[in-house]
Amino acid sequence: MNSLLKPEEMMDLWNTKLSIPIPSMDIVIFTLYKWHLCVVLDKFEWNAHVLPWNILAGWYSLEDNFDAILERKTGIKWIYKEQLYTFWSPARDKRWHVLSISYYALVGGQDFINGIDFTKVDLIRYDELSKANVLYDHKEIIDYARNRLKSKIIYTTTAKEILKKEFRISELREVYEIVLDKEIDRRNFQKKVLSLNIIQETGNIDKSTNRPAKLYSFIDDKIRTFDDIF
Amino acid sequence: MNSLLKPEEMMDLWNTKLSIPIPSMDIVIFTLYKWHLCVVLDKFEWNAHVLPWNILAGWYSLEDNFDAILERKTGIKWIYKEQLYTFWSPARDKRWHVLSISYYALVGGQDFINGIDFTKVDLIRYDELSKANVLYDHKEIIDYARNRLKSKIIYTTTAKEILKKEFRISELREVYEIVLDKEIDRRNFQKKVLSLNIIQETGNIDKSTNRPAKLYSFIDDKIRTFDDIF
DNA sequence: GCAAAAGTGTTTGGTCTACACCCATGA
DNA sequence: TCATGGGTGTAGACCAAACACTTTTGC
Repeated sequence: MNSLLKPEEMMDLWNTKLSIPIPSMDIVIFTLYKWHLCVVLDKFEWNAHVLPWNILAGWYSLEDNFDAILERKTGIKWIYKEQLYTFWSPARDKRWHVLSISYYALVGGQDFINGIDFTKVDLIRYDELSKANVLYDHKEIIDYARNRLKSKIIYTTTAKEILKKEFRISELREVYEIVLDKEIDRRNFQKKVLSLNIIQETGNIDKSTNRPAKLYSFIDDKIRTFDDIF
Repeated sequence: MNSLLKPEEMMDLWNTKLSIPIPSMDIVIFTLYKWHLCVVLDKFEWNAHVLPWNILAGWYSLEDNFDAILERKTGIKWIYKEQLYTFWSPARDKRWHVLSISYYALVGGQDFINGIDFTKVDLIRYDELSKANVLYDHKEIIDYARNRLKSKIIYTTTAKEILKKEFRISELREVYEIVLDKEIDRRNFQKKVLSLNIIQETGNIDKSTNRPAKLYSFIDDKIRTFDDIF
C-alpha cells in the first residue's frame, strides 16, 4: 500500500502542477457501545477529531483501501461496508485539495473493541458529536452516513454485523431501537421479523435472564435485502 | 475548465510517477423518447459507445463538472442530477487508470432533443442496450443508474424534469409506467398522487384529446421527497 | 351515435398498530 | 410469590388492489 512518491512529494506535485484533486478515502465506522450508537474517530492534535482516512492506494480496489484503513485502526480484517458518497468541492480542504471517497460500516463485538488502539482513536457517541471538535466537513459526512444507516437497516440485514451468531429477538430489536432511535413494539417486531424469512431458530436457548429465550440466527451468510421491516 | 497540463501530459505523469488514479466523471443521462427510456451515449470510433465523460476539473465542484459535460453534449445548462457511485478497480481501465465519479439525471423536453448534436452523440433505447457495443464498465454503470432511477422516482418528484410545467395526470402516469416498466392502474394512481400533496390543479384544461383533461403542476419548484407512491 | 380518454366511487383483503394475557424462571 | 422478561393472540384502523360506471368531447 505504498506509492512511488512520498506523500509530501505528491502534495507538492499536485499543488504546483495539477488542477486535479487527490483521491482519498474517509471511513465512518459505527458501532453500538454501552447502549449507544458511536463513531470511531482519529485523535487529531490536542482535542480535535477526524475520520480515519488515507490517500487512495491506486493499485488496490476501493474495498481493499477500506480494509487497510479499518485494520490499521481496529485490527479487524474484514467487515461488510458500503460506499457512501464522494465529497469534493474546490474549497473543501484548502491545505491539501483532497477528494474524499467515503465508505461506512456498522461493526460490533468484543473482538472489535479489543482490537481498537484507544491511544490513537476515540469512540464518540453520535448524540454527543456536537460537543466534539470534528474537523473539515467530517461532521457532515458522519451525518450523511447516519441517515444512510437508518434507511438501510430497514430493508437489509445490516444488524448481522452487530450481533453474535446466535441472538435473541429482543437483542435484534434493541439494535433497531438504537439505530433508528425510537421504541419498537416488542410483539409487532417479533411477528414482522419472523415473517420476513431472514432469521431461523437455532434450537438453542439462552438462559441468562429469568425467563430463557429462544436463540435465532440469520439464514443467509451474506447481508441481504428484504421487504421493509417498517 | 482547463488544466495546467495537457491531458496526454497528465496521463504520462500518472502512469510513470504516481500510483494514484485520475479522478474523472462519467454521466448517465436518461430521457423518455418516443415512449422509451433512452440513454445519451458518445459515439466512440466506428460502432462503439461510451458514457459522456471528462477528467475532473479540480477548480470546480462536482456539480459544475457535470454541468460542463452536459452542456457540451446537449446544450442544456442546468438539470437536477444526482451522484450515483464512484467506480474504481485497478483493472478497471488498463490504458488510462481512471477513477470514475458517476452522476445521473433524467431529462426531457423538446429543447433537450434540439440541443443534442447527433453527429457526436446517440440516443440509445435502454431495452436495446445489449445490442450496442458499450465499452469499459459503462454498461454496468448504466444499469446501476437505471436501478437508482427506479427506486428514486417512487419517493421523489424526479418526473418533474420530464414533463412540461403543466401536465395531465395521465402524462405523469406514463412517465412512471415507462421508468418502472410496468402498467399502473389509472384510478389508483390518480387517488394516490393527489393525496401526496405534490401536485396541484392549475385551472387550465388541455383540449388536445377527445375528452379534455385538467392540467396540474408540481407544487414545489425543487425536486422533493414524499411518502412512497407504491 | 360511437370511440376515446377523463373523472369518480366501491368493495375487498391484507397489513400495521395498539393493546392484554399467560408463561417460565431466578431470587 | 414476586419481579422480570418471553411467547402468543386479537380487535380496529388503515391502506392498497381490483374493478365499474358515468362524463365530455371529436368525428
